[in-house]
Amino acid sequence: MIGLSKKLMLIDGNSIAYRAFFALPLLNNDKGIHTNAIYGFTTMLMKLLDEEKPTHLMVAFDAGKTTFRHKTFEDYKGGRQKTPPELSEQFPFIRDLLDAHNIKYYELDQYEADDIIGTLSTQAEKDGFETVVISGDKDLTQLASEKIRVDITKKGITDLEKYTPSHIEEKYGLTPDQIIDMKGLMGDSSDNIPGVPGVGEKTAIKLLKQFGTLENVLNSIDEVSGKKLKEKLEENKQLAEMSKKLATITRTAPVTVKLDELEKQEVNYDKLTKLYKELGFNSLLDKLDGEEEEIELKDIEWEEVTDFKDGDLPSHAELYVELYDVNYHTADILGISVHADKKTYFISPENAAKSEVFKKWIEDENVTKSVYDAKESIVAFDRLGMHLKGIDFDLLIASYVIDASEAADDFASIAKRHGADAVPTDESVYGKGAKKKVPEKNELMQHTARKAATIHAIKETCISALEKNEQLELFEKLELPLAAVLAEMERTGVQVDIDRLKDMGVELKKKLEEIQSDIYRIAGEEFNINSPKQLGVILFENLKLPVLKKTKTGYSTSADILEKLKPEHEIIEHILLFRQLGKLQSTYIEGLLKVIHDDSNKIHTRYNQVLTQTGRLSSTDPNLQNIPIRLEEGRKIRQAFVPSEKEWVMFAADYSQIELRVLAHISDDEGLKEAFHKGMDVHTKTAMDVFGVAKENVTSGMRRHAKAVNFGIVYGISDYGLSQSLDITRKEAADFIKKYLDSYPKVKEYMDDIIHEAKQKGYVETLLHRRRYIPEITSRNFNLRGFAERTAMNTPIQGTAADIIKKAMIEMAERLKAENLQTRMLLQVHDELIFECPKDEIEKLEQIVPEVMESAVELSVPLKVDYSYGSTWYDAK
DNA sequence: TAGGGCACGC
DNA sequence: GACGTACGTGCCCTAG
Repeated sequence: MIGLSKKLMLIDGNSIAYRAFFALPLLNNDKGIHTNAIYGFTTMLMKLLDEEKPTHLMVAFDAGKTTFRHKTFEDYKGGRQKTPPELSEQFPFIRDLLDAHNIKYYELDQYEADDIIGTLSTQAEKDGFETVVISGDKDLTQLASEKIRVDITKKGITDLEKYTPSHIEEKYGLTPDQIIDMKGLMGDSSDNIPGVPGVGEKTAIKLLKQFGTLENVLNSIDEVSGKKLKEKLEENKQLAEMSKKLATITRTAPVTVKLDELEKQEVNYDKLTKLYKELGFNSLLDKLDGEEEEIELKDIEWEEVTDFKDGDLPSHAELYVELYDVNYHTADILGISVHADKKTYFISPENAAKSEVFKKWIEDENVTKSVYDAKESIVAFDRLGMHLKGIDFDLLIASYVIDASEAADDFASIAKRHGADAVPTDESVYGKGAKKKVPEKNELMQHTARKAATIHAIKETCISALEKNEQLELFEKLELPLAAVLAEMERTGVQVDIDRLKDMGVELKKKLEEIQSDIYRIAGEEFNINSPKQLGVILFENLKLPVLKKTKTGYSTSADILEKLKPEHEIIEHILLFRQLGKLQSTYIEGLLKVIHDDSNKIHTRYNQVLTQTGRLSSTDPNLQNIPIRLEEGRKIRQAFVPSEKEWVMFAADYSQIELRVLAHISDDEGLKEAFHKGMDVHTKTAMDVFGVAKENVTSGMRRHAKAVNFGIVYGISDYGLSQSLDITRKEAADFIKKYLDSYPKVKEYMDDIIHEAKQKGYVETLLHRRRYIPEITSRNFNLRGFAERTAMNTPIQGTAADIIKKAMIEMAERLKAENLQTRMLLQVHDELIFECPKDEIEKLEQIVPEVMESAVELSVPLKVDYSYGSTWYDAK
């Protein structure tokens, strides 16, 4: 191995983690894990890799509590503060971080990280390596040599002092070996190494300059100047010798790792991305994206066509539509690619729209097409005047069904996940933010063509994964057909009464101005009420209201806190009202007006079918799943949602307590099932069972509590969450939950079983085999595990409910068609479907909507659907 | 431009 | 014993 220079970096893991922990404020992520040491460790690692560019590296950790040094001196490292739990919980993540970087780490029973480093650096020196040691512990400087540099953290974590023999000479006038002698004489308080009492750094250095080694000093005490010093040395000979021994880093520890095993590996970007996301390291995520672009791209072959001839297009192909924006209802369509047999075509949207052959092919149900994002594709082709039919595969949905936890950011990440050749990210092709632009035509065609070819390349892998997980039916019979149903709902859109919305806006504006001036008058000054920071100053500093809760950045001014402060000051209720009406104005009046298509006065939301971990849909631009209903003022917003045809009505149908019915079914609990078999009010029934009273003795308070517990069960909240929603103590909340589970023993059994199952299998499943992986269920971290357990209990309930309504939607769409009805399905709000229909179809809907929805699946308890209709969404209540 | 705080729905 | 605790979307504010 001559010629190539090999550079080894050895990092003292514990020491650097400690440094990072104490150098940075106690950051935590959204899951309540502290991350400062992990973050500091990460940034330091990045910097070191960048600056030093080691060819080999390893991180050494201390093993356990006792080391061989304790045999020499029982009290070694005695009196040292215990590792704070906030730090120790971070160590597993540091190991994950190293795993993601494919960096080896090592620990050795009975030895400290120092000894591992000492042993390996000595070996490395013999093998011709240049070595850099990174630590926060100056002891390590004894290892310095011509080939070994020891970098010790100075201030913070990234400022390093580089110890070479000449630097040590300059600083102390000693050789690296003499550092050990120095420690023997002066001791080290942090490791509880005693040394010679009364001898500090200055004296130690003086003695060593005169005599060379500790042994020489002790053998020549007569020659030492100073009577006191002589006495001290004489009395503490043994102590000094022992101290030197303790301070000596061993170079011969039984390290089993070989140097060639430490060669630097490629970073596992997938793992690293996942970890950074989990930890909330967003700034580092951005950097990663930049690095990943360096992957090598193989150009693919494609042919641009202006039209197709009969016979060009086979009975199966991969198809991709490239758009300029995420909103496919409005985005520019940039191009279409078709991967047919061994050829990949590109056609511009203008030419595609003109081609009769292409249109016929797109609309042919017997021609199967594999796509990425069926819903987007259907809508895009719709806009080109073609009805895309015959979709047999969707890479995006398949990927979601296989594992929803892998975020579906863009095509590139999904392709990579399934082992395809690299696809550039859309961001790298188009740029982002203000710099975003369409690339030159060849690059656009290449990019678009590549996607169609990629779908072809990995389709079978995905199908196999689905088959293996028994999810092919969920994919083919539920999610794929649902995409078409959703596409149609989105395309149909919902009509908005703009004038009504604007009128409400004018009225709100007037009210808001009144409230605002009231608040300014009471406060005695003007300020921005929407700024929690400024509001906090007014409430808690000027008005001196009690501070009940603080946030990361200041005083909490959230509604639940303000609610408690209501009796303290008249300003509070005005602020609450200002917030409530302000929300209506900005999000619902102004927000909705912004997204109305002005040619039709309709709103076209987008349902995200591949986002939630439970299988629910989400809705954006606008979000039509959070239109107000609870408070009357907000509920009036729904008056602006109207039928798109004269003399039609809005028809709304919702499942009654679908999640609790699912729970009754899954758990098979008699008590719970009874409520549904007898058609009782489930919250009243729960109150009866939990409080052990007869129906007529259930008070409204009892029912409220029971309802909150049921809510908690459905959403998987903790005792803490329950205590917050009922404003009771955590203990009381925990008692309620216990009583609930005592009342419904088979629910308890289900909860225990599902947690056990999740631990065994690593995932939980819904009725229709939707999976959610829950790796945190085995976490040592109390927090993460608690989360995971509630997720395990809740996902089969909420996910099954999501499965059921999705199935109902598909069947509803089929039924409307089969019955030749004009009725249109418009919206889905988790357990509710909203239609618009001609008045003469109301009667028919009253029959078929509940029928279809209630029979979507058969459970051991009946499903129940309530419905109503009216001239606006508001009136369909 | 990103993140925090807040509020809406289920 | 820890230490924070359904999810998702979108608004406004603030700090960089």
